[in-house]
Formats: sequence, structure tokens, C-alpha cells
Amino acid sequence: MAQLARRHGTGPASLTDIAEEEDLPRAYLEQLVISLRDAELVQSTRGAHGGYELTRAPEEIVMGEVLRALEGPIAPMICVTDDPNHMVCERAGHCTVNFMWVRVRDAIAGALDSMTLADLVPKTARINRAGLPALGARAIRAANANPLNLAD
Amino acid sequence: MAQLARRHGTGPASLTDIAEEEDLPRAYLEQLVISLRDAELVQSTRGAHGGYELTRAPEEIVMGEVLRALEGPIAPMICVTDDPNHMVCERAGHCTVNFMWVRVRDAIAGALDSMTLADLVPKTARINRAGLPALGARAIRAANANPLNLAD
DNA sequence: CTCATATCCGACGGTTTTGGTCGGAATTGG
DNA sequence: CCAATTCCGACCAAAACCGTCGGATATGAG
Repeated sequence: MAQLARRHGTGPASLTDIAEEEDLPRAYLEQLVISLRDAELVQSTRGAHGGYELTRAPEEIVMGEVLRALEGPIAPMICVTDDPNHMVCERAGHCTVNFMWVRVRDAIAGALDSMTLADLVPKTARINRAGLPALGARAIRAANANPLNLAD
Repeated sequence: MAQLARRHGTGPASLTDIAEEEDLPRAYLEQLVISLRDAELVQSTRGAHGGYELTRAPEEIVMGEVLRALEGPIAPMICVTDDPNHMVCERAGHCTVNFMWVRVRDAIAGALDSMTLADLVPKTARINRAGLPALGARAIRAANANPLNLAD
């Protein structure tokens, strides 16, 4: 998704390209991208010169969406639910820790939903229509180290 | 730990007792409690009438400590680190997502460290020195459903 | 039309993690 | 001594994770 964000606005990108750039097996990316497509986060174009592209601008894609598309509902434990009378596991009623997991889940979701794809991919690393990155590799690395310009 | 919190102040509790009450295999509890002991969260007494007890009051045991003792450092991904030049994985330098995982990790840690064992075990469910719970099972269940009295 | 380039899709496989089990040695109160 | 209990290391099975593989289908370019 980060690679697709970099290339956003330059037409479909093939998995072969991305696989090479990220040094990941293409077959694996294929598998992932299917979930992303089903979640309507990316759009596919088949045939020669086809590929994938984001359906929305990186600024409008929340990381929570991406993670949920790839890994299913966010849950630190299988049985985490808001329903105090949950029937998911047989400990219902005397489960003292469900409450804790709910708070953890909400914390994770909050963090994920407070970041967008754009936060992970600094503008300086994006590819413009001419196909060139705005800055060199060193500057991109530096920007990646602290994407949000946080003081920490 | 919740069971030990309930019993806090009543002397050592044997794993056999806790296993029965929580309906978990004793052998499994043994394994867990060793980590807790190494982390100095519980104290053991060997021999007959021995068992385990908390080393501190439930109010002073933060859930983050418990989880870290049982599951190691909190990390949604193996390679999550604050060091932007992390050498953990071979993607160092061009890893665009480490930053995200750091924020997720901090969110989880924050949530866990904002709760204590006492928050999970309502006073009404605790066992007094005479060995009797303060309230009946129904009231305990109700209290468990919303331990912190949050409005939600 | 044909061919190279792509996506699409379902089945399969190995390694690690998770969530346990088992058997027995050491310790201690009664 | 004996029963209760912790202590400890080895073992194990199922699931999750991280992929692989082979082939069908679509499509633009020459």
C-alpha cells in the first residue's frame, strides 16, 4: 500500500514492479492485494499494462482500514466483545479480563485510525507524473525516520 | 492473577485451588506462574500448605507488568523499535511501517499501564480473611461487567 | 490474430507460535 | 514418614503465519 501511495496518480502499477522494489515474492503480494481489492481500497486493471492503484488519495485511507482489510477485525483476543453477556467463549459471566481486552482493542484501533497512508509515505518520497521521485534516496530515508515530524 | 488478587491478604493459595476455580489445567498454571515469580509479581511458598500470593496490593500491580511478564515485551511486530536505524530486520532504512507499529505499541502499552489488577477484580468479589466473598455470585457478575464504573 | 503482460484464484506446504501436557525431583508442614 | 505443594525441563498438537505453485482469464500492442 505504501508503494501504491508513492505511485498514486501515475496509473496502475504492476505487482511485478512492486515485488521487485520491495523485495517480496510477487505471488505473496497477489494474495494480499485480493483482500485489499475486496475492501475497495485498490482498483485493478487486467491485461497488459494493467496493475493496481488506490481508489482514494493516500490522505483519505486510514491505516485501520488497511489493517482490517488484511487481517480482519482488530482484536487482541478472539473473544473480545462489547457485549458483557458475550457468548463467544464458555467463560461468559465470570470472565474478568474481557473488559481489559476491550480497552486494549480500542487503543489499537484509535492509534490505527489516527494515521493515514499519507502519514507513512512522505510527500518527498512520492513519484510525480514524470516518474521521478522528488528527492534522492538519502532524503527519503531521513523523512521515513520521522514521518509525522513529531518532536518525540 | 485475578484469582490471586481476590485472595490477596489471605495467605498463599495453591495452584490446585485456582485451577479448580478457573477450570484450567494445573500444569498450565504452573508454567505461567513461573514467569510471574521471576518478574517478582508473585511470591511462592513451597511444601505443604504452600502456594502463591501477590507481592504487592492489586492496586499497585499494573496490567502492563503482568502482560510483559507473561508474554515478553509488548510488541505488535517483532521489529518494532524506537531506533530509526534499527538493525533488527533487513528492511532497515526503507521500512515505512515501523513508525506505525511504534505508535500502536505505545497505544497498547498506554492502555495496559492505565489499568491495575484491582480494576479487574472488584472489591465486592474479593475474599475476606474469614474466607467468604463480600457478595453473592450475581452481584459479582454484575460488577465484572463494568469494573471501572464507566459510563461508556 | 497472436503474444507478452497482467490479474485472478484455489490448493498446497513448511516453519513458528501458541497453548498446552507429562513425569518426576525438591521442599516442607503435620 | 507422608501428603501437599512448588519446581523444572522435555515434549506435543493444532493453528497461524508466510508464503509457493500451477494454471485460467483478460487485454493492449505489434
